Amino acid sequence: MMTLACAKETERYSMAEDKVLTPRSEDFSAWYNGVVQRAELAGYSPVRGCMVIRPHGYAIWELMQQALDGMFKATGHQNAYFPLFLPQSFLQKEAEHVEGFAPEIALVTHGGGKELEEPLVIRPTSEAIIWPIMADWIQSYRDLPMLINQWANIVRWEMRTRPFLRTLEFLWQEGHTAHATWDDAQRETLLILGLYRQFMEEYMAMPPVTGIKTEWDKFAGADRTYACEAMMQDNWALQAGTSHNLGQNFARAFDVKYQTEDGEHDYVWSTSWGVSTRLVGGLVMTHSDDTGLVLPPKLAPIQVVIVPIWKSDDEKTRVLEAGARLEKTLNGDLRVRFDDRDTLNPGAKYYEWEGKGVPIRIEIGPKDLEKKQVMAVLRVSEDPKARKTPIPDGEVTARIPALLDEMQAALLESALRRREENSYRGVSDYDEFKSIISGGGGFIHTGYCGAEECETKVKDDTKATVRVIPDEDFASDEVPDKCICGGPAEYEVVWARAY
RNA sequence: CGGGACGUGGCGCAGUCCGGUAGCGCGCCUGAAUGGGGUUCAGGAGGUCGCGGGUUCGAAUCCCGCCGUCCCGACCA
Repeated sequence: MMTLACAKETERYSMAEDKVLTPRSEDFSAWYNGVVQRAELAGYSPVRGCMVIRPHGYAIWELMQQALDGMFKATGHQNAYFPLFLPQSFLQKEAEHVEGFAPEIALVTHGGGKELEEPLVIRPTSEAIIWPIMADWIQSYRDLPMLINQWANIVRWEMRTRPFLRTLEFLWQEGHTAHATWDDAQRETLLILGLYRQFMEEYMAMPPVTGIKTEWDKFAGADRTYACEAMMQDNWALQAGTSHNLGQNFARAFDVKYQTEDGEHDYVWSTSWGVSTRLVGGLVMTHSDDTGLVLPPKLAPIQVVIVPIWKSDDEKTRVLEAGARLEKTLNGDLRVRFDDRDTLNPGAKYYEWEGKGVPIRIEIGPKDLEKKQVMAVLRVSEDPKARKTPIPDGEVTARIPALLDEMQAALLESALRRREENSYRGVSDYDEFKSIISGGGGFIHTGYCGAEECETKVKDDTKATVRVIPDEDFASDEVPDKCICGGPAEYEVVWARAY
């Protein structure tokens, strides 16, 4: 029974709730949704499972695109654009491919008011439309390697969806390359995996573990799938990028042949690889806190916000002038916003920009003008006392970029530390494994027998799955000779609960 | 597709049991003061109550049907 007093308490509580995010420690999922909303990254749409990427969220994606696109171009790739629709029969040419994607296909059956002779599949990935076309472009070994990338939207009909992490439609880039030898294709696959890792570390400050997927977890139609697995703040893994060596599977299915140096004909060796707007979700879950979004400076659409403070009209004039001048000074090298709105008081602005993840706020008030300084406030800082630092006017142009660099490095550092603190190596006892998973989880390195049924059982018991067979950089010095199922271990794997 | 909840101004909800002038908070607009961490006061705009049918003098409210969304499961970048 609820008394009147209780009802009032509840009411007051929920009003306060409006302004406070659900704490990360209390409900990670609710916290995540809150951060996305508060930062105005995305919103829901009238269509189930689809989302609207709002300007601030899209600006982050654009910064990611710029960095990645530069890396692809620097390694010889060219952008192109292939159609959204592919004939249903094309998808069916590669047996594993069609089987893998069948459950999540969206099909267009009508166009122009008439039923189509052959239904069109909305691309869930573009191999099936790209290879018939690239086949025409490739005649001789002189055309190889052919290195193509496209930025596009794709559709996969998912049952459960979450903003950025899983939606029916999402944005990504997909690279498609053709090579003369298996070795070349393999080199390309690993080159891209390395670029992804570098991007995630240097730009996102989200250090992934890289490795190869098990046979049954590969991309549908690939010989080998490599992945970047990043650890989120709830210790769950996020598959953040994949790179596939497709062997000659698609070349055979789509008859992509070239003439070799000695006049023979052979199928090309191909690769495909992609990262998506899911990275934005990963960024949120890697760094953000109970105040809202935290962005690494390299991917912050606004790196510095200037907030003026005044009382009298005279102060207002002088402070606005100083703010505008500072904006102009910093604007060349940095992405700066001067918040001169006079409809909000400074405190309200602080909350707004912190919620949106702006790395540095510069406050300018009458006291600062007097002392010929500005007050720089960091969005996050290892040392709480160092959060607010006065900077003399003359040092601003040097100090602010330096502070941004320091913050970028500190974010990577703390993400790395968190990953190491929550990684467990040499685990061979299943009870120990289970207690790690139930006690907060993490990345668990174990020996593995190599049987799919073994993973299925562990998944049923604990929800954890094999993420990857770790690359050299992440492999343990010593691996137990026993799998957690008790059987003999064939190789090392990394387990985690995953998104 | 199974289990659960819910559709009422932009957002979050109350009102539905027991039919009788459509309400509250946030946000928004106007004005004044305020301004170094979510400011206050005063005034104001905004809703065919998801859709269709039925019962009734009268339906947000009762009945029937449909549609949609969210949460939990099986599937997944």
